Amino acid sequence: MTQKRPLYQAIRSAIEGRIMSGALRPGDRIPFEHELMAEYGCSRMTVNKALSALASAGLIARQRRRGSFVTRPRIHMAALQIPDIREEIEKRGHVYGLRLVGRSVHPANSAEAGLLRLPAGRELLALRCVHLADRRPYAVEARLINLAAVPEAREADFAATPPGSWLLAHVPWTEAEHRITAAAAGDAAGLLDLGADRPCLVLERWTWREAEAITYVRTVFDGESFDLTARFASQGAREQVFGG
Amino acid sequence: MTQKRPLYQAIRSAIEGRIMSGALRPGDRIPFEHELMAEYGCSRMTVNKALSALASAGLIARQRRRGSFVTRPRIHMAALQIPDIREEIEKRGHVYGLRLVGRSVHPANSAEAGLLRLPAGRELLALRCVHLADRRPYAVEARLINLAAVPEAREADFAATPPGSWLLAHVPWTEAEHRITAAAAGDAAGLLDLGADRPCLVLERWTWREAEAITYVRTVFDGESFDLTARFASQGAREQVFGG
DNA sequence: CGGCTGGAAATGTCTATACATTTGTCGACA
DNA sequence: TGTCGACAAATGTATAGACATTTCCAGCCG
Repeated sequence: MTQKRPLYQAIRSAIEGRIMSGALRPGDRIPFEHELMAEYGCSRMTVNKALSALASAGLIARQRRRGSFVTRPRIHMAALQIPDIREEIEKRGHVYGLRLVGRSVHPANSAEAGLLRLPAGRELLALRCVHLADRRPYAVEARLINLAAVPEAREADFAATPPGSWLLAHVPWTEAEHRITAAAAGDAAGLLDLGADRPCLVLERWTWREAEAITYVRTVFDGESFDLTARFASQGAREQVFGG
Repeated sequence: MTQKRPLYQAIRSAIEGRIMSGALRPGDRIPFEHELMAEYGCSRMTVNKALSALASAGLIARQRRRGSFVTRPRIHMAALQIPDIREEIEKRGHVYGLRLVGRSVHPANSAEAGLLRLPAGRELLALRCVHLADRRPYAVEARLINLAAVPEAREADFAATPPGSWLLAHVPWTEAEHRITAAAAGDAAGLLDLGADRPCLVLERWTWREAEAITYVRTVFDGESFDLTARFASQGAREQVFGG
């Protein structure tokens, strides 16, 4: 019955199993490295590799001198995959369409500067567009691009390529922040063909490259026909879905 | 200028930096282990630890005999941390309160059975409660618990302990699914002290242990005063925030 | 009784080496 | 010329040992 897989993985999943099954409960101490060495008849490095992997997966916490403890799964962590809107629509078998309803190049006013966390006056490209699925409005996007960081954006044809796809393909980023809120359709109501008080899901994203702001985008989806879902295992490998 | 941190981390972040900065582009081969050994004057195990970490973070892909390559796909992935509501409120320095407004034990009707993906007729514990921050309504929670999976829940005092905290502490889970939508306050309006058409963020969660459904919960937050945020690096280690 | 100190126990890092496994390459041979 | 096989190159796994670091604890000294 010996698996052909590596020993350190066998050790890892044996402990993982004891945690998942409830035999080891949050807060319990798992055996010391030297105990596992004896149990599996292997060297300490092998045990260490297994435990380090469990620790980096967040299943256990290791403390010098005290030992390793099963972590309390207090925090639920969902990995939300937020792919390109165009890809998402096409994956569902709909025809993607894009309508550019506004484009301007101007120095950042104070509100825009605050959003991008830049000094006012920097030159920005402001875009406003509607993503269409089978010719029907799917989402409204308002975007600011820092032209100092992405000068090529000035020449790009955003009536043909969605700004998000273009940026993903052209600009490497190092950090991003998402914010998800609910709000009334408001300004976007007309473009989405909804009532102004219709509840909408609003997804905002800030993207940086090192310390430099690249772009800010605010996307508004109809709450009734759009959702974000994430399915995942309690620890370890996760599989994600994005819904619409 | 030599950092005091471990060598394998220094190697890891040096390569990570070359990838992030664009010096190494997707598809490029990174130096072989023996080259890095020479560059850093260390043993192969140390280099291997650094590269294995990069591989498990998804930054590089390793292939026998061919070498290690920078991975291409850069999907946007946000790790949303969704912790316990009580902890979240207390972390902000508010006083947590709980008001249980409904409790019943009954066989699942067809709607409930569908939500939990169970056959109808299974015995359920249905709860409805309001989470309070400084005595003001913060969120409305409607929950179904599969009593076959969690018989102890029948005796638990959910007027004192929030159901989510109780379940997290008592029941190990293996799989979960989240769904985030926007909707009008509707039924929850009275309990949240809002107008019925106020946009709200709705968080639904299904939890399983192996194949057995444990619980379904639907939590409604006021959209104006609540948001979910996630900050993260483009690959690798992430730091998360949850907002309210 | 209280504070300091030193040893011991556990994890953290690292070395030098060994053999296994996979796969590209090149040469021998038909 | 084409194919098969041996070799070499790279990663994958594992060992046994060493020293560093952190922290608990007991025992010494005031």
